[in-house]
Amino acid sequence: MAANRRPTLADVAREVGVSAKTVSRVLNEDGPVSAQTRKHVLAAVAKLGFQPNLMARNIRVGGPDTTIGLVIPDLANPFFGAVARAIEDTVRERGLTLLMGSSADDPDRERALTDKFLARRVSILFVVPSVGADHSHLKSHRTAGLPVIFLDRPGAGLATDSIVSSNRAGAHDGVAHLIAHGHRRIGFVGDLPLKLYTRRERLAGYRSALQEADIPYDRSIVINAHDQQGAEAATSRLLDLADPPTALFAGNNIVALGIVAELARSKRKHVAVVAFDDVSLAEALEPALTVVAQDPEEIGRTAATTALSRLDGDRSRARTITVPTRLIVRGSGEQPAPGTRGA
Amino acid sequence: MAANRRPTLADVAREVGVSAKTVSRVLNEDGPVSAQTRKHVLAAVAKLGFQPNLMARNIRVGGPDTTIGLVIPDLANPFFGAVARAIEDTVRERGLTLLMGSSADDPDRERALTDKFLARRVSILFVVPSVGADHSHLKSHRTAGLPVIFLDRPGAGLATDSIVSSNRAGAHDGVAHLIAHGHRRIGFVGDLPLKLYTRRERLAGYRSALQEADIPYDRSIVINAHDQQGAEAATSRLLDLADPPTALFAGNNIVALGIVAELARSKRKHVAVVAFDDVSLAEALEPALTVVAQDPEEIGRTAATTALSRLDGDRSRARTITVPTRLIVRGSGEQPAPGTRGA
DNA sequence: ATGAAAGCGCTAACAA
DNA sequence: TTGTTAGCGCTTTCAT
Repeated sequence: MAANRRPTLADVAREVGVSAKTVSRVLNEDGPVSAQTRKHVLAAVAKLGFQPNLMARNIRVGGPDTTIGLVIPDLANPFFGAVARAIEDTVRERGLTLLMGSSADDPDRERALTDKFLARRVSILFVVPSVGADHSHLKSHRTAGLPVIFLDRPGAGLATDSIVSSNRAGAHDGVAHLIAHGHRRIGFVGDLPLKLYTRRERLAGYRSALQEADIPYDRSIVINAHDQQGAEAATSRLLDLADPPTALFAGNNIVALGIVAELARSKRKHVAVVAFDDVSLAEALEPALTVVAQDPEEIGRTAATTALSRLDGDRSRARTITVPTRLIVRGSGEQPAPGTRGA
Repeated sequence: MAANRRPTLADVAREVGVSAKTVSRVLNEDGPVSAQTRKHVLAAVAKLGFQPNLMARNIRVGGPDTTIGLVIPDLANPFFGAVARAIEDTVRERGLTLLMGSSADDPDRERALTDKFLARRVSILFVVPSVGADHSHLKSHRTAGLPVIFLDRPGAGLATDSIVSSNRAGAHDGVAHLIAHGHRRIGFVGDLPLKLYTRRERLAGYRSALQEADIPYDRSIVINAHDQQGAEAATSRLLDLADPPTALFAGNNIVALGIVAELARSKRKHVAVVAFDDVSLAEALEPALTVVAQDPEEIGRTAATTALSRLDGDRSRARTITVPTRLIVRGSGEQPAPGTRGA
């Protein structure tokens, strides 16, 4: 029951009566080893329950560790979960293991995580950059060959690869869809903070769609929320305005949940809605929720393949890869605007 | 631009003109250091951009690394995402970092992940055990002091702490709710594989509720699905039976999505539904979805605190902690059974 | 208050 | 085919 020291290479070597290096050779299929000793070594490994210390190995071999670091805002957000899964699936065949952490969109927490990951000599660093975070401290690592990839948003202070959704075009298309169905008073419920890249881009898309239709931009129906509860409250406030919007555009998946929940509770199903980012059960709602779907799998996959090609020596210029969004029309965008024939 | 060697403790020492040990002392707030040298060392650290190699440190210090290993079936499943976040939040203050991987419920992948984590000398191992996986290989690690915690399901071949939901009682309550509203023909759509612990427990709860109401168990309306599409198809098949169920019990969150989607598509809103595990937008559906909610945050938190107390020397017997579920009545369970006054 | 030497577990580079 | 030596970057131990 004692907390016995775990067996080392030397223990195995002693057990078999060979040198440590021979055991090492067997385990790593390094140099030549006779079938005999090989068998004995493996037997001893099994007997002692030896497991090589990967950290010790790594220290000696030098170079990056076979881990990748992944910093996302929230492990429980399905969008980032899907991105993470796609990354893992892509790097797994290279034997890389995921080191993960949630930043909660806090620059300090993000920095603490990246520092830890760097101290562990990760092979790749994937970061969803928090608003206000500066990444210039990663510059030396990048020039030293560490692939650094920004996900979902570009990072500040460092020129490196970024994988983002087509936020502006996607939002534009979603809002244009509402306009096409007769809406001229379209509320925008965005996420927070205001400086968040995705929020700004999506708001820009919203504005450009309005502009194309000669609809003036009205700040009083642009509102923000940080979580589902906030979005519910925001929705309620918007609809209680003297001149309420007849349609709403949701700036992200969490906001969409809030809007839909609030409309359902207050029985205001007549309000048209389009959401940025798909949510589960969207098609089961009444009306079914029309969304500008992101492609988290593609984002993760692209991020991973980009990083791996960097790891393989690709020194070309930093790229920003935009992963297309897709308007999925399900009905909620077609709730007729008052005084319209429903289109 | 060259891939320069990263600075080491020795580099910093040389820069300052002190010994490596002195630098080490400063960085770890170990022995006494004069304010002078301390300042110089920190300056040099900043100047060189030195970051201590955590692996080298760990190798020398011995003992477990400041990482925890977490094996879950699917990073993108919001239930496991929520569990993971709660674990991370709890262990973060101890300075522990998350090493994560998806097993896809495949015993081989699970084993590969745990082996990797063990080779990295994780401080704690959290595993959602796959069906068919044997965990006796973890025995020696556990007796050597490594906390091993099973999540969501008990593991096989190893007596250690498990944190599970009150699956049986929860399912019983959900089904009893349907029975209370007049249903006697209640379909069970469970997940796969059939041997999955949660499926068996929830099915047992279903059966006990039926039994209490003297409703015979009818295998023909117990059906299984692995993913949302499968659940949709299964639902369709159930409802196309000559004597279809008037109510459905969903065995997990994914199955619930399938059932709800299929009922919405086929316009069979009259079918009553209760789902095990909450899903987002449940309250926005029509009717709103009644669920037996799990508490993933509490599961994660409990798992983490249990593990930490083990780490702190708690050698008491292995416990199985059951986290209560909660029936959240929202309406879908009250769709009247035909020939009933709606209760 | 600081340093020198040894060593953590492993492998690179050489020898035999 | 196998072993020996040295050393990865750090900390421990013991000196000074």
